[in-house]
Amino acid sequence: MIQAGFAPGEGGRETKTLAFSNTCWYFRGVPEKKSSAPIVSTSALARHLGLSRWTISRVLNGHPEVKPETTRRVLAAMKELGFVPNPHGRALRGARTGIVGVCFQAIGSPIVARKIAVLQRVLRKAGQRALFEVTDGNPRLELEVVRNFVAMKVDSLVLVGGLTQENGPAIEAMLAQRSIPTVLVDPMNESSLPSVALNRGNGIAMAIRHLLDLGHRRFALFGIDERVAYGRNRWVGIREVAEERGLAIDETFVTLSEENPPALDFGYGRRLAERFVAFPERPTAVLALNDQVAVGAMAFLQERGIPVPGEVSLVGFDNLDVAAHVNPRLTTIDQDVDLLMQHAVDLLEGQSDADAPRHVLVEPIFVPGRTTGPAPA
Amino acid sequence: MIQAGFAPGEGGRETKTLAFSNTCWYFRGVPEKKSSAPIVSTSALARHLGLSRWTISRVLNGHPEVKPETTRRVLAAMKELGFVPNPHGRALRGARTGIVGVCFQAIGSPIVARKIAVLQRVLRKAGQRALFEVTDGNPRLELEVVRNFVAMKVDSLVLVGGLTQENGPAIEAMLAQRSIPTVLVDPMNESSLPSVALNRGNGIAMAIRHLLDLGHRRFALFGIDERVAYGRNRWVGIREVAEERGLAIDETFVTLSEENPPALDFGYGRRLAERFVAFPERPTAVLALNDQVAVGAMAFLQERGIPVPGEVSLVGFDNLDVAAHVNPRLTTIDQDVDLLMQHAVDLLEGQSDADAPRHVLVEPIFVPGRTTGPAPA
DNA sequence: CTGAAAGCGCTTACAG
DNA sequence: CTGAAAGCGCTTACAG
Repeated sequence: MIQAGFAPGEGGRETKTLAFSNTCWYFRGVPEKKSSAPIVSTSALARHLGLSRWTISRVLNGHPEVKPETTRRVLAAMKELGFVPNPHGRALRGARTGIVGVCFQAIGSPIVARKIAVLQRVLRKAGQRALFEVTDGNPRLELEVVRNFVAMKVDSLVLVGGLTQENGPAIEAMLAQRSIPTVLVDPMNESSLPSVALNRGNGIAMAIRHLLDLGHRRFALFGIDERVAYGRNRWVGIREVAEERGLAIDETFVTLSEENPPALDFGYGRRLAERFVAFPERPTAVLALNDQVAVGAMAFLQERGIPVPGEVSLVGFDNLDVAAHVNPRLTTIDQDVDLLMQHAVDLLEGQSDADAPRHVLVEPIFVPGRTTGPAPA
Repeated sequence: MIQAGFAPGEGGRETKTLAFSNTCWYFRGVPEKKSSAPIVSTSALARHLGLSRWTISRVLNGHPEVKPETTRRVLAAMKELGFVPNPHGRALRGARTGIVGVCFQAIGSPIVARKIAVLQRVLRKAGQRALFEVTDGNPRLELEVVRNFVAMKVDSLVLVGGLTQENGPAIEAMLAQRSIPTVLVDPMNESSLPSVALNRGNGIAMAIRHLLDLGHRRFALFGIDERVAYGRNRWVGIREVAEERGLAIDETFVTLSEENPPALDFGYGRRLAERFVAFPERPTAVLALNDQVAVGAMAFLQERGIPVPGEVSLVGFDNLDVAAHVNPRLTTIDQDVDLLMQHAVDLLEGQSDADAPRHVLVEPIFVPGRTTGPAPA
């Protein structure tokens, strides 16, 4: 049974040829299949299997009309040969790229490292890959990064720390126009884009209630400043507790912070603690911006012979690994990064539903340690 | 002056049209330029500027034959409109993608976070973007990740932690066949691929010499085990010092480690310290696999009332932030991640030179702290 | 169920 | 210096 047909020839060009059966093709001038060259295109794979490249594409895209046996053969060959279709070809033709653009305002702190690790894992589970960028809060760079993501046809965008005030509206408009699903994680500025954030206000409120119950009446806030990112939202919680318990803000809370600290790290905690110990009427409890500030402060207090929690109770934030391994173990507030990032990805996926929630608040978890105790008499 | 010409029409199709000048084109049936639609292709930009899309492409690729004035106009328009050429189109046509595939064996430890941050910065300086993946040491996943990178036509590959033994030869062959520049950072297994690694042997040798000079004669190794990644290479240094100073390995060094520790973290250090304090004839100095193990161990020793460095001297590895902020400040060894990653990127770029070095060893930096002191009498 | 056209946005090599 | 063809690898919509 000899039948005329078409089959992709060398170099991806279709060439007329003769076929002697449905599964075996012979090519003009090509005596044997050259199986040595790696298979890098659907055409080559089709040639290898004696199919047309369109059939390969159908299998790739899960079209229902392919014969089950053909689908099986194609998938088996892909697996055996390790063939991965060229994503640029797919993207150009409108297919999803499978890439999520992830943009961090800053990187380097351990909690950000945890966010990266968790997000990477959650995205892979969702069959996506993450392209990470960092802007260091530079608006020019931020705009460039987002434009690159857009040009790259990312499936969606995760903006950790949100957008800078300068670019916010422009970038929102750009993303809306191209309908790229976007989610802000812990945004520092207001935005109409979907967002997921930690309820830091509730976190610090839990800590303050815990300390009030232990008899503390005056609190020092280390680095928790309304001018600082993630300080503002904590003040919401502080005001709430104050109202709830009838506390006068000015008499109850003392803020210690620097205008532009080089980093929100151990050293910052030490420096604030140094100012703190010089206070004439020292508060009996310290709430720190994060665990590093708390641990740095504790190291300084201990060096000065001020017992924690004997004289000063101390609460961190983030529940870093280090919190459980300083002495005494730090009382802190867990970010629940897993839940945060899972919500972020869920928001991306649900972004087509009109009734899907657009702003999610994740509740932090209070982690009692041994740095908080009864207020000294 | 009326002249006939061609200009790209709507939808990227060329259509014949009449032009009334060199800079202003009028389109059949399109009374005015529609400047509202965003410019997403070289064709659209060309139309916007009254040029042909090939001229745009030439400017993009820095071809010398474009009139300087034209180049200026195109670049100005690109900047003004925020136009970024579609990287998929470029990649498909063989241009570099500007993407470097970065693959980590594991993620989550602070030192890896530092590597990510530094690599990201170094790559951006080199005009590249990093696509991060994590394999968790799973060979199947590793193969998939590398195949995806290859399919994606990454410009080069950075494999942090190297390749698993299972995939090594196969992946090396695949990368060689497609000539994708690749560098291994701190590889755990031997490989012929270019690599850059920290000279951990020298690091621990420096620490041992420092302790020998302080009078210590017996050393406990916490987690530094030849079976563990980054344990093997340290033993090279240990043997070197032993030879140099005429020490008997068996009498001088005691290894404490677990078969499969869940993590190389503070908790691991605590557990090893617990075994250590039960030793009948305890060594006077401890060398830990990393700073977390050291800090965890120190916390345990201090809880048990064993003074550091009074009774036990302690040396970490990595010089994490935490090392400088525990009490007393930890003696440790800095990884010099900046230099490591700079060398990695240099290796990628120099990979065409036949006489460029293929394996670079970065020297660690000894950071004396206050956890090492004279051996107790 | 399968074949083949059209075309995504781009670059290179060839004309003029 | 600039125009236009060819084609990278793919997918969709249209034929058969």
